[in-house]
Amino acid sequence: MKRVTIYDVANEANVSLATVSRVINGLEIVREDTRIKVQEAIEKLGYKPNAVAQGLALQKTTTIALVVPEASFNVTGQIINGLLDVAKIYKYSIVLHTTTEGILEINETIENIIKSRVDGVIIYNDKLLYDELSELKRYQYPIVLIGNKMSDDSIASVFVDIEKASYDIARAYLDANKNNIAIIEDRKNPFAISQMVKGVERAFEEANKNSFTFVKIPSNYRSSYEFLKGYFKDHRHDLILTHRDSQALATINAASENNVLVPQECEVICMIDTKYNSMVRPQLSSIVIPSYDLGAVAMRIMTKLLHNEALSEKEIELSYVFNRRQSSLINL
Amino acid sequence: MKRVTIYDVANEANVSLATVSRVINGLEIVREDTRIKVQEAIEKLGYKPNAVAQGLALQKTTTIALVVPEASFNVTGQIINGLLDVAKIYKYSIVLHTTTEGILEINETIENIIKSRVDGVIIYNDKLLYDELSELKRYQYPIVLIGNKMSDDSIASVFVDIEKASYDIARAYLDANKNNIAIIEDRKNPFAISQMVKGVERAFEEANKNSFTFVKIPSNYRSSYEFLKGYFKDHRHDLILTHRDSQALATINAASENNVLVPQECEVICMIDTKYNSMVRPQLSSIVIPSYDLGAVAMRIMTKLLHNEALSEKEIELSYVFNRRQSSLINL
DNA sequence: AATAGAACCGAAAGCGCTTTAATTGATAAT
DNA sequence: ATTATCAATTAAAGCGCTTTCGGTTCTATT
Repeated sequence: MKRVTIYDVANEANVSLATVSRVINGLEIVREDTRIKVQEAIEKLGYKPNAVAQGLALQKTTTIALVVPEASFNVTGQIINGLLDVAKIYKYSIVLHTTTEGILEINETIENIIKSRVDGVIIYNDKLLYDELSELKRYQYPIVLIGNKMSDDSIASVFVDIEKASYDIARAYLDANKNNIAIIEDRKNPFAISQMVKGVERAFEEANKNSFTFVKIPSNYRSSYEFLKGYFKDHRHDLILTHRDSQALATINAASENNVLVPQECEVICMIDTKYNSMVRPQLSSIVIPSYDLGAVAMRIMTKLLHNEALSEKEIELSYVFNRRQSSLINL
Repeated sequence: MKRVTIYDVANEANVSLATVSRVINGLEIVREDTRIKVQEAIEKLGYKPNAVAQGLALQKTTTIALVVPEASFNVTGQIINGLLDVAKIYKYSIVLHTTTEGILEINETIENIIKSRVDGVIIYNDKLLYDELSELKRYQYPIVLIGNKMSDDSIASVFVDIEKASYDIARAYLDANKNNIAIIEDRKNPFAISQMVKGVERAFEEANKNSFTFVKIPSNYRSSYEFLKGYFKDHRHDLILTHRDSQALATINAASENNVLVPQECEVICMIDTKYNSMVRPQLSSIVIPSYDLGAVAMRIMTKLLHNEALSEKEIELSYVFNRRQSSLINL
């Protein structure tokens, strides 16, 4: 099937390409009757503008690149949903990139992004990637960060203040004199974990108490579950804080294996809320981070950046809610 | 920062653009010393080819469109991961589209896909979308379907035979004289559910038994949980089959609320395996569908389609495994 | 009826690349 | 030394669109 071009439409309607271009873009003045003539030609031929050619002529692609760690996590999915929904409104396309750890692969990703001449890039990644960012910044790409704010506030970002969330929780528990708090720690989410630690630390300092516990676990469910089964044989805590829901589940299951009752003997709270949190028993208490909104707001900011709308602030903090369910006892 | 074009490189290296083009594409003959000269110029200027211009000149974009229902499901995430991994190998980009129910929105999606001049489209969607497909086919897009095969085998597809899986399960239970089987049914996954029903039906026919039960539930967790709590007050089944893990969890939780023991008094099996299946208690028995592979294979097929490699068969069936965990008793 | 000004439209250049056909330069054959 | 041959390179056209700059046609005014 021969692709129909703007040229064919112009022929069919007996006008020049310039005119056809004007009616498809709809901005400039075209007389009503010629507009109709052109519309009809478009309809008749089934003409659809070639976005690639438009991209070349306009020097923009109405496409933005989204970089995420892995698509399989619930949060990532929600972020993508939010992002896509507002992208749709503003008629942007999203090309998806995943980054694994290797610096080589990251470079390749960046390279591809640059080649593809997207209009901007949105990054959701728990690791600090300052170097890669600077490469992107050299090319003056509009960038929006999801989840972690940069110390360098030249980059727009949307995030939730995990530090504060952890502080609030720790504070509440210390106030109730439940001082034996542990943080589950893996190496996969260094930024998030470091924020959690900071928050808890601050609470301990203010309460003039010291020493909470770090529990380093392997980075997948199965082995961390096994590890924790052993751990609980000779350790007890009032509260265990985890980052991900899977870690909380490993904790709860391991505890139960050791006849440690959750929440009566040990409370568990995680920092991520997925739909599974209320499907499991005991239902998981957690900080509810508005993942969908993170994505949606990030994309909205991107459109502002691209259309030169004013940004009231570069760093947007979304608020969280603490959702106490069955795995913990204290309300905030 | 002024974007550096192939022209700048040509100037810098004192050759024509044609030569530069040849060295970046690496196929045609260029004398060693001029190749090096050009490479150096590229390096020095930091030149990165403009994929948009290439796309226009070559009439292909090395981009393929992926259409999914929603990104937030675990399966979808896995599919995306598989797809991206092989896309990376073959240097394709993926632009992501979600389709909600509305036909209008679907049309808009198709429209956007066509405008964007992607090289092909991969669709994962439980609803039959024959009409939209035919529109896509008019434009001769290479299409790969994930999950559901078309009666019309002109379209390539990768799928798992859910009908057979359900048949196998029903068969095993009928053989054990556990005849009281129910299928949980929602309206969100018509295709998958219809396959399940067919399989169970076939098993009943062969066993010369009749009547299994349909339990129609609302389409979200919360209300189906509430509904099932009521349902269990005056209904009992030997086996309950659900499509999604969330439905199985709703079933188990509702049963437990009514003091129905799973699996002793009622067994539960679902057709989708997510990492949560082994994190919850009782651990969920399920058909393990290789979601990651579905995505990976689909993308691989797409590359074959695009490079005119021979396809041994248009419809590729991946095999599943039954993973008995704690929510059911019979092995297959 | 003549004309200024506005409204509308077309020609052509340009976006950054690929690729074919033509040209150059070098080498081998006569 | 001259020509035929071949490898390496270039010039230029084309991919499908946007947009500036002029030109043409209307409309309104006197």
